[in-house]
Amino acid sequence: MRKPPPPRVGTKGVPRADREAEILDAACREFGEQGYRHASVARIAAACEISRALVYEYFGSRDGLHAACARFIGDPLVAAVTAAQTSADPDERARATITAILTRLEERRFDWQVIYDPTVPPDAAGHDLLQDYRAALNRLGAEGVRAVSDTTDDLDLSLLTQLWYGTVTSTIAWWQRHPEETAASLAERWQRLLAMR
Amino acid sequence: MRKPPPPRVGTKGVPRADREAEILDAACREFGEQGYRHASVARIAAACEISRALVYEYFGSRDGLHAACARFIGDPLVAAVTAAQTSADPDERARATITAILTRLEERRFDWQVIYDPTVPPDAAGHDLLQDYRAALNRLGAEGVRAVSDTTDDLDLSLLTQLWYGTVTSTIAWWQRHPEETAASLAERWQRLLAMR
DNA sequence: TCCTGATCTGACACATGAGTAAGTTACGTA
DNA sequence: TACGTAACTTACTCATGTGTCAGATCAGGA
Repeated sequence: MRKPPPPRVGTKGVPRADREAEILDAACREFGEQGYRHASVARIAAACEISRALVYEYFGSRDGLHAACARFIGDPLVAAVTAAQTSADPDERARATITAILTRLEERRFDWQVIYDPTVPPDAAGHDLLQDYRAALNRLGAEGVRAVSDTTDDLDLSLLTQLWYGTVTSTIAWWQRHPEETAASLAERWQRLLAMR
Repeated sequence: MRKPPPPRVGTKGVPRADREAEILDAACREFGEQGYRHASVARIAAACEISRALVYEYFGSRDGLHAACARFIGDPLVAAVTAAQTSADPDERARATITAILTRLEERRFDWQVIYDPTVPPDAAGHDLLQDYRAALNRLGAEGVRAVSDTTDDLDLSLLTQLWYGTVTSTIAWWQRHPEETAASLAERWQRLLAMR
């Protein structure tokens, strides 16, 4: 029956940088789980046990917060995938790419959905950003697809590229329902299943 | 500069059955395009050029309308896919399955997203319905997967099944951006690309 | 002609969520 | 110890969306 302590009004002594990181983390989860449209600043603030007003103070708007999340997730992800493109062998390169993605997302499995969020409206600040990240990832994926397939038809290639990313998205969705699987074990499983065919 | 005619108050002489079908059609598109959470009864009503109140009169609530859409889409789709499972040859059966799905969705490409809408909350009336449809489609897909693959590991099979439906979902997403493609030509393209590997 | 039921609407009440304004508390520092 | 500033909250305004209600209009039958 103990009542929760009444919310104090003054500062809690948390430096801005720390608080911003905390908010960003909660926001990535919220935007990933709910999508841009249904993400709520109120829930993000509640997760950090602060008021909504502080979120606006630090990030300006819901949209600004979303753009910050996009950058926070997109920059290192694109860097990691780019860094994985070392081998000349297409199969080995595909393996390295999927391993890089999975490793990057190991502790943040909802991040992928922030990048591939279909509910971001075109006038959102983060929209163009996300499009750039997707384009970068797409370019890398398309190169891999071109190396493996023997078609030259543009429509074929665009469909294959879409299928490649659909496969990655499906895998991550499956992963979210199988939390016991690690990035390493999943990459291994993937390799085995794809080789089977 | 002609002003639109002022909205009349009385009946427009449209029988209930016809109006219900019209609303259902608009609602399927809205739920498919926007997802359960962001779908708006106001937009559905506007598409039919009627007031929101009539939608509530006929379908009770947004949730009831959604459940009706789920049934309207799910029943014939599951029936069509089930009917396609005739051949004993796994490759031929996969071809028949994808053709059945694409043909069914030819004029209603947004229907698939209604079935695989991730934004339906568990307490929605249509949630369990959709889960049943997905389970039925999944069971059919899983049989095909089992026939093709040579693993017996349960996790492997569940991942492969997820990948199968991820592939279908990706294909339909691609299709929405390539309206000139017909069900037949897309099925043929699919077959060719999958055989290539 | 009058009445009954089907079709349909405008105007509400109410909830949720974005964004803002004004003020409170505590910390560091001179 | 006094003060400026960073951290933080409450209490609003405003917009959007759901759901309800009383009543308007029309078609068809007694």
